[in-house]
Amino acid sequence: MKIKYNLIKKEKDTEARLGSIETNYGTFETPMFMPVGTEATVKTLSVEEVKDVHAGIILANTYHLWLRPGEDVVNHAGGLHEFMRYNGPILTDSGGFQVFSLAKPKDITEEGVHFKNHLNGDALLLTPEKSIEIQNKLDSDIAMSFDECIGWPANYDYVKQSVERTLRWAARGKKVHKNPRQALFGIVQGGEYEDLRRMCVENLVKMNFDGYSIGGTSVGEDKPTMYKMVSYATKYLPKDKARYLMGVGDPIDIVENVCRGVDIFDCVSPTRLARHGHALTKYGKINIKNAQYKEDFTPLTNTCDCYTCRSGYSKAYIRHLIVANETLGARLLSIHNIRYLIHLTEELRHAIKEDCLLDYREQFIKDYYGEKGLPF
RNA sequence: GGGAGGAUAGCGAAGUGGUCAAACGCGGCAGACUGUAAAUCUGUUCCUUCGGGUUCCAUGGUUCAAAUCCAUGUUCUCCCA
Repeated sequence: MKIKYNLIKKEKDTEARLGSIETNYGTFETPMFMPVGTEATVKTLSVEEVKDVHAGIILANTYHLWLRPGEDVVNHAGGLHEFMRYNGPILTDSGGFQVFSLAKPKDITEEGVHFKNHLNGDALLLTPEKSIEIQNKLDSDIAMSFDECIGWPANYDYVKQSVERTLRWAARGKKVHKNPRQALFGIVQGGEYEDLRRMCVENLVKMNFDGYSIGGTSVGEDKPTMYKMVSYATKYLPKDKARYLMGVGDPIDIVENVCRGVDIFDCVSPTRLARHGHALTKYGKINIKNAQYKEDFTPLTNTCDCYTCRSGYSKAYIRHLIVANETLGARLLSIHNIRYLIHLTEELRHAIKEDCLLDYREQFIKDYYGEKGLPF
């Protein structure tokens, strides 16, 4: 079967939704934060550790796995789940973000996107069809359409022609999508322009995707602009399908966008911040490398139920590991940060159940930003 | 005993008359990071009341000008006896 989204309830004061998504590899509740495992691994974590942070679903990347080890290798292994030995739901991104991060405007054509292989410099062409074929072979539970992730700012005319092309790409990809076990999501682009976001949604919905992603955010815009872009999409998206906001994972962004009706988030930040020595906590982000933690023998937080905090690893010890460039430090912080974000979505689900999301949001901001309040 | 080469900021190490408060690396202190070309990148690191002040083993000298040249001393390394 493909996935099934169940809308359990809508929160009374906001657009937030409590739901669940059934997949061949289990059911998870939404809103949910999805850890990123670009290279078919959530960096530094074993699959047991991924399970232990209660990840409902994880993400892998088409572009990276296409280049290495190659989709056929993964396919011959029996698909991503078997290859990774991970028996939970997996979503694959299409390579659309690499259009933003690796390609230049002149590399983007109607046919597809010309890349330079970042590993060896070879010329590559990724097309909507190719992206879907790769994802079919990777055998993820949810595949993404191939899109152009547009940077910010971008002028109206450029965004319009880009969205129209992304829609043609979505149709082309859907046409060649063959894997009966795999859901396919369409991606809403349109920059900060409401009419273009709406036009994009309406055309995608006509194609009847299994779910919808919101792309083109967290590409340099300020937060109010991001929230506006998300609202312009969720406002027009169907209620009976999941909404996935791509690449967003700053805690405040998760809270704000859950309020706007988003169900799934993903972000590299918990693992990247971890490798760079930062820990997310209820009372804000801390830089464990700061000298003030040198002899702080208390855990990262007193309330967190992650492996790192449960085990009592101290800030001083984790600081030492990070400063000494020991991999355990990155692992302990990655576990903690991912668990923090997933726990945040658990609290949001609870607040939706209890119809007290605005109160939760207010308290969250007080705790996370302190006296100064929101910095934007 | 004889000979050779060194001594530069927390450490290592460039610089061998003016553009030198002194490259670069490490270490230290901070910051950034949002569908991962990111265990990466950026800033800063003698003192300062931000005007300036005091530095390149020490002392004395040459010069308009010395980390840089000369003399002496201290000290380190290596080679020969």
